[in-house]
Amino acid sequence: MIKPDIVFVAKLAGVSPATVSRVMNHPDLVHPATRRKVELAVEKSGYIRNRAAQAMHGRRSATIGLVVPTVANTIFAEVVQAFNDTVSAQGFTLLLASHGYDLDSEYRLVRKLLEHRVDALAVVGLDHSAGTFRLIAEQRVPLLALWNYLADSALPCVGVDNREAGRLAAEHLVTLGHRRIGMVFPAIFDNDRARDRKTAATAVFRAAGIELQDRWQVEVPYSIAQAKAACLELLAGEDRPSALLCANDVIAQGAIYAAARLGIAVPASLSVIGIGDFAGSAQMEPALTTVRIPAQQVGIAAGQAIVTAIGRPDPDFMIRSRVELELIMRASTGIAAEMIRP
Amino acid sequence: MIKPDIVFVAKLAGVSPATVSRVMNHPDLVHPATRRKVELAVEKSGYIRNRAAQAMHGRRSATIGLVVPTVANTIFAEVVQAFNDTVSAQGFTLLLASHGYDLDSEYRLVRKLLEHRVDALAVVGLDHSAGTFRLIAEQRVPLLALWNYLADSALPCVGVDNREAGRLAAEHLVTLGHRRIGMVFPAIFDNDRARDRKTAATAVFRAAGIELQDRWQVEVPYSIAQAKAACLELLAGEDRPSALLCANDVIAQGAIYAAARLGIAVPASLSVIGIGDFAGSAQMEPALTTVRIPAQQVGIAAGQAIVTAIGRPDPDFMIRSRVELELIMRASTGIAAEMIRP
DNA sequence: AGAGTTTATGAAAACATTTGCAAGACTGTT
DNA sequence: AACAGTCTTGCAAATGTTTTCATAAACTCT
Repeated sequence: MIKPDIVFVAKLAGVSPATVSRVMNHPDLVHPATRRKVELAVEKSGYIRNRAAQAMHGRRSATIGLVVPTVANTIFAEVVQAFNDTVSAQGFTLLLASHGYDLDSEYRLVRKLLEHRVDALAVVGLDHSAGTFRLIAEQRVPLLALWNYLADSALPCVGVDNREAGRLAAEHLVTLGHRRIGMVFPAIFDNDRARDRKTAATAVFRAAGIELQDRWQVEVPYSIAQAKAACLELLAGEDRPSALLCANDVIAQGAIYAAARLGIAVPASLSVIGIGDFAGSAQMEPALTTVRIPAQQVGIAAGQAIVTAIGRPDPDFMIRSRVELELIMRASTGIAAEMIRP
Repeated sequence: MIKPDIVFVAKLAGVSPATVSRVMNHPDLVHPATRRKVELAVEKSGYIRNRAAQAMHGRRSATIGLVVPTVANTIFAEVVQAFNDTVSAQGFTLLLASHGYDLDSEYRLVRKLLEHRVDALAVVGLDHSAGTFRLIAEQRVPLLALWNYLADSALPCVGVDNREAGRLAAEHLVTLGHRRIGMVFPAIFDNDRARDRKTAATAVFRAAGIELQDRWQVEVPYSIAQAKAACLELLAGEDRPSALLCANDVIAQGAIYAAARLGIAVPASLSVIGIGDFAGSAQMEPALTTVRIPAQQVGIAAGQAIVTAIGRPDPDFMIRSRVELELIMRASTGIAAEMIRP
């Protein structure tokens, strides 16, 4: 039993290969009766068209490359899912690659995706190596930055403004009267999202005349376990902050668990705010106050943007779309203790 | 500026296209000096080889298709990541598809992946439609079932024995003296993982002479929010179970949050056990007792299995690998109140 | 009924690569 | 110096599709 060709199907249907091809790609160009014959032959032979051959002809490969730091983190899983659903509905398949926050390996991954002749490429964030950019420019593949929005970015981008996220979170704490503030962030060297959030928050605190104590600033990766461990240490003594601004909800969850373990009442003695509003943040006890990043919306908008870009003939057609943030006040933040007069 | 061909590179290097091809695929067959020349030409021209053309020739496409219910759920994100890392290290790229627990759309997705001529296919679970199976058999693509292990499965599989998972969890509750037991599970109609867990647990309870009350059995999807809502209702009255066996950790987290909200002490007045040991389960307060499914190990083992299967000439080379489960006792389960004599 | 127009199909070139075969260039041995 | 063997390389066929062009058939209108 040999795998059926397009010419095998053509013979079976008594037509030419060209006609079979047309039935698959431009059904309206062929007579209904012939179409029926061909469809029958396809059915009967179990023919599955070969996208590789199709792609080789210079046609679409019908794949889109997506590069994420990791998919294991709640942060990206949701956006990947929404993005996949959106482009999948348009007939595209996702080629996934993850680099674990390593820009060098990102270059290799992008190269690999280009070898597969993806019709477009989406990457997370705006920070990428020069080599990566050069590669993509040379190949003239539409490129989209996901997750971040920046009005004056070099890349087309769909996402949220992380500076605003940092600002919203910081302003909330300031409004509640907190002045003894700790920040729990990952390394910001090659993570533009964390960097934008942190610098914006810092600026707000400075403007409010709040001095950030070095001993209350800690650096942890995006991991509940490590965030909890770090916060257990941070919150152990008497001299602790009254509020914690966390780079994202995963870290914030760790912080809340640390407080629970130490018997520190949240929000009575400690306020905690996150960024992201991940699955579970609304349900935990106390429910997490956070800046909501609508991951679904980002994924969908990005999917739509990239599909329209693929349709366009001009190679660097620019889309830029900002998804709105929203401060979600829940139970993990409250008025600073020193503000409450008896 | 035209995109460089293999013949363009060949000209630049002063050799034939065949030689360039050999440099890319069988470097040991060509003289070091020539190889150097070609590599230089590749570098200089920015040539990126076309996998589509390569795949068309009947060679490997260097892609592996992965079909999951969803990637947005912590359950699968981790295993997807480990699987991807493993096959990626061997030069393969992942073609991802998700069907949202819908077996009909699974058929279409598998078809789409086969159009791309994936070198192998991995799917989650052992329950699949007849159409899906037929399709894959016809195409002679190595197929691997991920996540589940069954000694007598029709498919090669790498994963854990879900019946054992259910058994371990149930036995733990029985050992602690619980007899008033609730179960929180998703619909088991087309989810073999949930079904295996539930039937095994039920069998254990029956053997121990425990009668399961219908009013304590609830059905919820894998969602923290819905699990919490359902458990709030289940635990509201006086007449409630002393222990909850949850289909997985996501549901168990929802249950614990519900108890916290209602002021029910865990584990003093209510024990909760999950299955999975997802990220965060160990850190939450109280830390979740659960049956650990080593997602990383499953992903890695599956990746290795599938890569070796691709190497094999025989189409249905069978691998079957069982990953071990482990009961992790933490703080969310305790001895049943009625067992404690003053 | 005939000219003009539209619609439906087929032949063949093109796409970018791999590989079996064969020939030429070396190597070492006698 | 001739021979046998081993390396290295190029030629050309093959892979499965799409698309342009041409042609034939089927309408439409006067």
